[in-house]
Amino acid sequence: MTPEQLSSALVAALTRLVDDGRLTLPDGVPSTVLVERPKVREHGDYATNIALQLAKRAGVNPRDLAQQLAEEIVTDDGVASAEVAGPGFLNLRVSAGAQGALAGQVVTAGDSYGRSDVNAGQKVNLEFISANPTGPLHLGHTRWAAVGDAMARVIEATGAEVTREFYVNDRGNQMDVFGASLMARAHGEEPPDDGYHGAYVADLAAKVVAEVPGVLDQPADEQLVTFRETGYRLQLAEQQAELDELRTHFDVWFSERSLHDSDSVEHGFDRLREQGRLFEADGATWMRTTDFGDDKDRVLVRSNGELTYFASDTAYYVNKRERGFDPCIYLLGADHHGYVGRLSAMAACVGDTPGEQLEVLIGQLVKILQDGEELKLSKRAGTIVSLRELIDLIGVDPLRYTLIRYPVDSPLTLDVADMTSKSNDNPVYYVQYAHARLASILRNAADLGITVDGSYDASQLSTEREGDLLRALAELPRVVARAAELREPHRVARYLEDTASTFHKFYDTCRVLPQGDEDVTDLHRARLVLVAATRQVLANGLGLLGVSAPERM
RNA sequence: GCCCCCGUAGCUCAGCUGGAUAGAGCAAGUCACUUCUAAUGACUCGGUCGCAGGUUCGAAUCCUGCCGGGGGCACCA
Repeated sequence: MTPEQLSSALVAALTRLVDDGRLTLPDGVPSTVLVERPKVREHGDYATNIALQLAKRAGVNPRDLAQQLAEEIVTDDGVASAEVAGPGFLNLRVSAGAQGALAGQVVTAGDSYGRSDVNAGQKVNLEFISANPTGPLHLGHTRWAAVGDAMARVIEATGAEVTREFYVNDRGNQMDVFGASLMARAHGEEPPDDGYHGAYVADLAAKVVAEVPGVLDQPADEQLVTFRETGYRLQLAEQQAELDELRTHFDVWFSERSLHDSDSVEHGFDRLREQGRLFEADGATWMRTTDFGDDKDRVLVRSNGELTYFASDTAYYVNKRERGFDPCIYLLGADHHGYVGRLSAMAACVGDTPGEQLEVLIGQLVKILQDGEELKLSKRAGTIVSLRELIDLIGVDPLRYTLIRYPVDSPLTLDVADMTSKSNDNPVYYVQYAHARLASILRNAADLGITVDGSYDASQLSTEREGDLLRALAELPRVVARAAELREPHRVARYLEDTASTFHKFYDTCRVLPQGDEDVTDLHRARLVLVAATRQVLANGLGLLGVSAPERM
């Protein structure tokens, strides 16, 4: 009996009470009843506070209502006991057989266990990183790469179709500055003051020279273009290769230039004009974002005729919407927080509802320490911690996992020593180790000729540790659904850590396979199914984070 | 000045859309491997949930004010 089934059973019980006239609910019976796992064991396998919530509306004492519900719910075969506690909680115990059945269900469901179709039909656009193609990706980008990709996987697991999109800012003044910086380095000169000064610039310049042998003999204006364009192509390719290595794969790399090569910008303006949000003033063209709470109106076309970045952004959003996406999610760093107000207002200006078609998630910044010193990440100053270095220093699995396991709205301080440590102060190995342990048991079982099949006796799984583990496995579907709904993939990681811990405790007290020349009993078989189910849950969860589930460690 | 995020054990952080006695890992100390992976488990120590009010059966969680830290407020990208 899963929490979902228990919840349905409670709804059914309430419905019976109402139908029989034993209970009056003016607003009707709620469609779902929240069932939670109590922290204290004495409070049962599951508990619900539904009586406390309904008592006022029903005009009865919460404990009396809980008592009525208790008497009704125990008639269900899967419920072993129900008792009223405290101000009106209902503490429930599930029968071993009903609970143990889950293990077989998980094994049968396999890779699909934990997935659902609650968001089926939804077309989600998830934009993240969107770095300028003028330098290597750094630590900040790496956090969004890991979190964004995990978020995409989690949302996909609820049935939605998710497009991962990277917006390439390949237009504007910074591209020329980038070209000029490369060109200067190629000639052994210092880049301009406002240019790019990182050590990578000289390396990249050398690559351009290698790729285009005659470049240094080209006329200056032509040479600038060659450096800019070739440097752009090489730098973008490097970003793509590194993200690939981090297992973050984008479906669409969307070039800002392509918006301008097509009529997308004009098209966006048309939309604003239709909505009456465009106006001219001081020789510039503006969007009236103050109609929707922005603190000032925003310029789209400057008085010198140049388009602003925000003009591109607006066109891009309209483009996404016309490709059928709803919602469009933006994952931005805290340094872009000032952008949220105008993005939301922009969505309203083109006729959408901010918070529905457009969602902005702000992630806080990351700091990384090594030997107590902060690794700096200023691209322009040149001392950067790049994605490449992080992968080499920490490894893909620990890097991804560590960045994903914290909520994005909390600022983060990470220590290199912790992330590379191969002990249980490193949660990624704690979870992976549990998986490897489980895989090992399954290998040993196969050697003994014991197979996992559906005909086990579920009621054998009757001890406390087995019950704890079964209840942990039962949580995966709602953890995934909740993580998707709240856009918080870190919940999956935390869940895996809890579940791994619950498994280790089970392993400590419950022998799975027969020892020596012992006969194979129903208990052995049942526990083996539980082991197979646990392995499946950890593997599915790690898969949602894009972290590997090793068979051996 | 205005806006956003954060403030929980010595450290790094959870806290399940308001629930019962606030948790985990690390750090400090103790114990358990002839037995399926000890990268594990058991136990001890450790707290005015920044401060003050408010909302209610009930607040770390919601509201207001204050204090402290981070970030942001361009006809830049």
